[in-house]
Amino acid sequence: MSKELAKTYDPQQMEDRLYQKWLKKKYFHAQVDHSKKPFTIVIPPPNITGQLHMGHALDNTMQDILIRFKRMQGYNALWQPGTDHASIATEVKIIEKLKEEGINKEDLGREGFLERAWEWKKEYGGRIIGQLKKLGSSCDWDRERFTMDEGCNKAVTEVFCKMHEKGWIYKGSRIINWCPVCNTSISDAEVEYEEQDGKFWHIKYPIKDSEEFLEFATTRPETMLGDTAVAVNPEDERYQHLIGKTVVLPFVNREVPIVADAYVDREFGTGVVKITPAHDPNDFEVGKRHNLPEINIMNDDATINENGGKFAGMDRYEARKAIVKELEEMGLLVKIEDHVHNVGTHDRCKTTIEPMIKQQWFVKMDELIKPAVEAVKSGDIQLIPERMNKTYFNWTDNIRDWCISRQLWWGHRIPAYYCEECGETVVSATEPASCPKCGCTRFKQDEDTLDTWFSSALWPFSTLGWPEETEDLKYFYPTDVLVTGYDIIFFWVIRMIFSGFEQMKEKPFKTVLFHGLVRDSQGRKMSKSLGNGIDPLEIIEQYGADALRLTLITGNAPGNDMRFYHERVEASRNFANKVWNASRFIMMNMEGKTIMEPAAAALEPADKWILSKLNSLVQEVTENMESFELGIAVQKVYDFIWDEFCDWYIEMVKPRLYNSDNAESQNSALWTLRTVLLDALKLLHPYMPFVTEEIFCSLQSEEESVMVSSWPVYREERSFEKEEKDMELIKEAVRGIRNVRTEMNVPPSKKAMVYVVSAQDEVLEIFRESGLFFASLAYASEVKTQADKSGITEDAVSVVIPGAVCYMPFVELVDISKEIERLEKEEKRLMGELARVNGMLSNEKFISKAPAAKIEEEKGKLAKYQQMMEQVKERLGQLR
RNA sequence: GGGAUCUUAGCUCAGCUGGGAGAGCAUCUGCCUUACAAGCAGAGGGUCACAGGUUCGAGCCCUGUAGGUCCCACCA
Repeated sequence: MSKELAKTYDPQQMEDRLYQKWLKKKYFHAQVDHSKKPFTIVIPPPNITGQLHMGHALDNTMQDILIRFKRMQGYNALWQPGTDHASIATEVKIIEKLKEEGINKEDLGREGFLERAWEWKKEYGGRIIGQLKKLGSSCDWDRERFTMDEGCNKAVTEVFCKMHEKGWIYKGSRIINWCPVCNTSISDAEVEYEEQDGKFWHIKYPIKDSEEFLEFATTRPETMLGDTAVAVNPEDERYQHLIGKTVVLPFVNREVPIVADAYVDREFGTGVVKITPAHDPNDFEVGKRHNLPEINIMNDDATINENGGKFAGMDRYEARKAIVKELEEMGLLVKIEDHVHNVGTHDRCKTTIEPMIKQQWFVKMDELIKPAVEAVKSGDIQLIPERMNKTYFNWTDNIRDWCISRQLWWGHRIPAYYCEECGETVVSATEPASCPKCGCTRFKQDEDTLDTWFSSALWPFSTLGWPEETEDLKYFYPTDVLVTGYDIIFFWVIRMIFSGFEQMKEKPFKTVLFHGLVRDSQGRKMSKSLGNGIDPLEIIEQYGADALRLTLITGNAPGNDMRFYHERVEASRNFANKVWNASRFIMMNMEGKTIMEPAAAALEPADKWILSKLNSLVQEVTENMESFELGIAVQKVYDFIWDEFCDWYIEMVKPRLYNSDNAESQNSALWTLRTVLLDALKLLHPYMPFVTEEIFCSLQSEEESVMVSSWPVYREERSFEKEEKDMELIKEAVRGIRNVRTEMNVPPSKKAMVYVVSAQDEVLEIFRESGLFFASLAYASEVKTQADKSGITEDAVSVVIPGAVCYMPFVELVDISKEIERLEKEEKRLMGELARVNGMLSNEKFISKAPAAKIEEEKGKLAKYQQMMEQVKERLGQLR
């Protein structure tokens, strides 16, 4: 018994209700069950500061599709959810909020600040989860985790201590990227280079004990305060005589050596470089090679410090101006050129970063990265699309040590303790009892916290219970697929991979499925500053989550960016409406009837045809989904439902449904309708979970939800080759007839006799068997099948199909010249086809080299076209 | 400087391992045909950027050219 569906498709009235039902039924929950194979996805944890944006919507839709698909296939499907504390992003937001209240971070102190941060987490951390639910995400919410919850904290500490012990985490004084606004160091990955218009200041330093000057160019004159050398290329003849001499720095009056270093490009500028080891990564290296002192000239807020002499206290840009002005006055400024160059900025706040030498914690990468490289190289981990391998290796090949300490409060505090007596560093999960060196018991913990990606790197196993050896971990790890944007391959994907190998001795996932960016209708990145962002929640409100999901998946290949605009969502919504109405139609006709599975013999050709089509659809869609071709898969389901099922099959069976005299035929039609619809709904469910669930449950009562029903499989007994071919012939005839009628402006209301004439009885038989619906589809008043033209008037309109000719004698006089024109057009088309096929088949090389199946195929076509050609010629002969 | 990627219908894009060019939207023409006008039936529209090459056969493979996008490097 089916219950009635509402008259129009209205996502609003079903989506929340169905989601609640799923939650209540615990369908999303997965637990260890050795009788089933696990399938695991860990969510890329959204930031707690976050609001759902289109990128999330896409990312999570893809994951949900895979999880729902695998769940239906019988896997024990776990989608592990959670959120990320997003250290710097969150801290910045909290500071902003505090500022509005007139409070600054330092006023609160570390403890007070963290209290506020946890309040923030409590308030906003759940927001995005609610939004993910709106989307239909079937995460196991009972397992929700947070990168700073107890378990994750434990994992972080454990990893830090283990890696430190191994020597792979070390503290060192190195040049790092400093953000003077956020007041913290950041990793190389967080630096974004931006092309900016700048200046090139040509400056000269006087050479000591000489009248000569040494000219060079710089984009950052203020750093001269920290120069400890000037470098030239060792092979450069121009400066040979100066190597070893010294120059005198203006203002600070420091004498610094002229050194020779191959790093200097003779061709660039004057071939002379000022060396500031404390504020430039390249200079830092040069400094190391030549044992140069490192003079830090800046405070953390990028103002000049006491080493800058009279410029102390000025902001770096203010100092730049002042220095240039004074150099000019001193006659040491040669010229100023415009210069476009790339400036490193902090990806969060866009502030120009300042390279500085600081004591920081680093992860030594050279050894760690090896298994991560090997895994991708060997295919143990598969990246989709494959081209991402290049991006991956480009990073791994040039990897540098990872600066993991941050001068922030919100995050995992580094488990390093300093003896207050002797300064000894002890890395330990808890505060040590006494100093191993001096025995003192007073310690101070390191003030810094860890890069937020340090904890995300552990996410695939920390969420499953690591470092405990849990059953979950043994069962669900390694996970199966990671779905994420290509933009965080360096931040996250690589780090998870090496962390997985290091801690678990096993990859964190088998496949990484990358998607692109969701852009606006003009192809621009959606951004707050442009105000061109489209809010997925508004789209859901307007069109429903199903429509949004479908839009994000259709017409897109892995790793490619896409454009998003309302017309596309409308099209998706229209499809949902189509499915809805087709279902409604079927249910209306099922009303009050008991449907029995028909005996094989009771299935009519049209039934067999659609069942056979469905059968191949099931096979193809499954294959596409298993190889992560989600867009292709759903396109096939869409086409099947709309074109084959709605536009053809439903129309084919209408006469049977409306004729109660033949109960058996009616029953087999209804059974087929329902059977095909149910399977189609299943195939569509991962993409459009809500509308499919609503219909599925109304349509039958044996199963309580489509989401826990079983995925359709290919069934040999539902493959009907002959009927597939036969229906194609009928469709061709119908299309031909509709075509001619439209051309002749015959309204559908005007019916005409249709004679199907063929010398082959088996062809006539096809039309006899399907005469009922053929008549209705071809607007025929009656269909007559016969071997000759008896009874057909000369002025009848004809449609040639392979093996037969359909004639329609209209009452009115038909313009014979037009009929001839039409046939001549057809003749021309066939001539073209024949030329092509004959060309191929008469090509000896084709015959000798092409696969036999291809040759057979072409031979078949040749026969078909020849047959049609004969018929066209014959008919033309009659008319002329 | 290195690399990736794109260039297919008016627009946005699919097109898996090479075997007769597709979808959605838009346009045009008919239809309120008792599931759906968020619809139905039809139509028009593409030397698949360009030039070579491999192949019996190229949108697909190779080389080059032009233009666009992105990533990495950072010559101070």
